[in-house]
Amino acid sequence: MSGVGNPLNLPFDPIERAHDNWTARWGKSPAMAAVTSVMRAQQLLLSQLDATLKPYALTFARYEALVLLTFSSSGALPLGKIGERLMVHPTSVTNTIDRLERQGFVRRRPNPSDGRGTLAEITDAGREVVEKATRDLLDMDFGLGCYTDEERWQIFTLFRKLRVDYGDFTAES
Amino acid sequence: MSGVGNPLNLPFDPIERAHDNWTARWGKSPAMAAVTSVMRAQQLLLSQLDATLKPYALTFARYEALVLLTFSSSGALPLGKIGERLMVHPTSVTNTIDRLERQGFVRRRPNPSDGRGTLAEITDAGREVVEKATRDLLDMDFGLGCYTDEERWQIFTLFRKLRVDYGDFTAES
DNA sequence: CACATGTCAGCGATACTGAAATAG
DNA sequence: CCTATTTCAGTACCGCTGACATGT
Repeated sequence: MSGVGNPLNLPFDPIERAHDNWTARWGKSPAMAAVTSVMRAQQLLLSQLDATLKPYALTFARYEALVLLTFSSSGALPLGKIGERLMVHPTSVTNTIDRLERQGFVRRRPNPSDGRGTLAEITDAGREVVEKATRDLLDMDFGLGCYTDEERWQIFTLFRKLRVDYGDFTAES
Repeated sequence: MSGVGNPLNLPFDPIERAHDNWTARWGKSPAMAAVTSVMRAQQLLLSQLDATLKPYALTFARYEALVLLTFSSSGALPLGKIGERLMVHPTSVTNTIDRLERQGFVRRRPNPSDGRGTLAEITDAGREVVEKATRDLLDMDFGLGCYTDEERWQIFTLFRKLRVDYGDFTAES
């Protein structure tokens, strides 16, 4: 009980309270309030997403990998490419694919065009589970049911700026 | 290399690309784009915050616990209270305080007003490290240097709505 | 008695470092 | 030779479950 996944129902906003104390000590810091909000929002969302995916024995990270594979015309991608697109560490990709392979949702194949490389290829079972899981995620609005579409775009746009600032990609368009 | 903490410098936005593919398959989903953005933003921010705190052998989670203790007039709080305020699981609090105690930043004391309970009390060393770490965090704007104060409040306000929706606290004011 | 507080063992997951094998 | 791809061993950290001791 009383963890990330459960409602706290405090009679006050703990982050606002923290920021009030903070202000009295070090001065107003919108950045501190904002960053704490992001941390909490991510916890709540991830916990909700993982709960939705639990019946399929998937985590959101593994789900994202499967989705990425369905986007590829051949249903297969080199592990390195997967890590790049999902922005995760190479060793984490190995781990993710290990689990998906054990679950029968992907299989490894040597990369025909690069002897060093390995392809992860989605299986029929993988395609099935993606379809079902996606339906469930869409049904719960990816945990963002309290927002309008406009607010959702606002979130995306706001953080696009951050991701550019951190060098995720070079803004051009 | 090529993990969360390092710039990717892709020639395109991987999240936007994913959303384009997504749209072609399941239809437009601002929620999907937004939630992915939140996940990535949190990763980038946490990685930057932890890097800033590394010289003090602190993580952001442990730093938050120390700050909370400095907010208390006696410099001490029951572990349960800490968990409530920081919104973390009781066993995680035990773990966090364990580490801080081993580092000499807090010490445990029996709660005089409740024989079952334990207080975590910040030490002088703990107070020192909080001051230094806070200065460093303020210097780097908690990783949100690319935003104006107005945008930072916008982030806070936007996610306040989410936290209310998930039952973190009852909105009244 | 039921309930609350905190600890402990253990598991699953992520992110990383450093080293190695293999191939371009 | 140098570099790229992937794997492996090991570490740190987080979040949880279930069980337990202790005290209200």
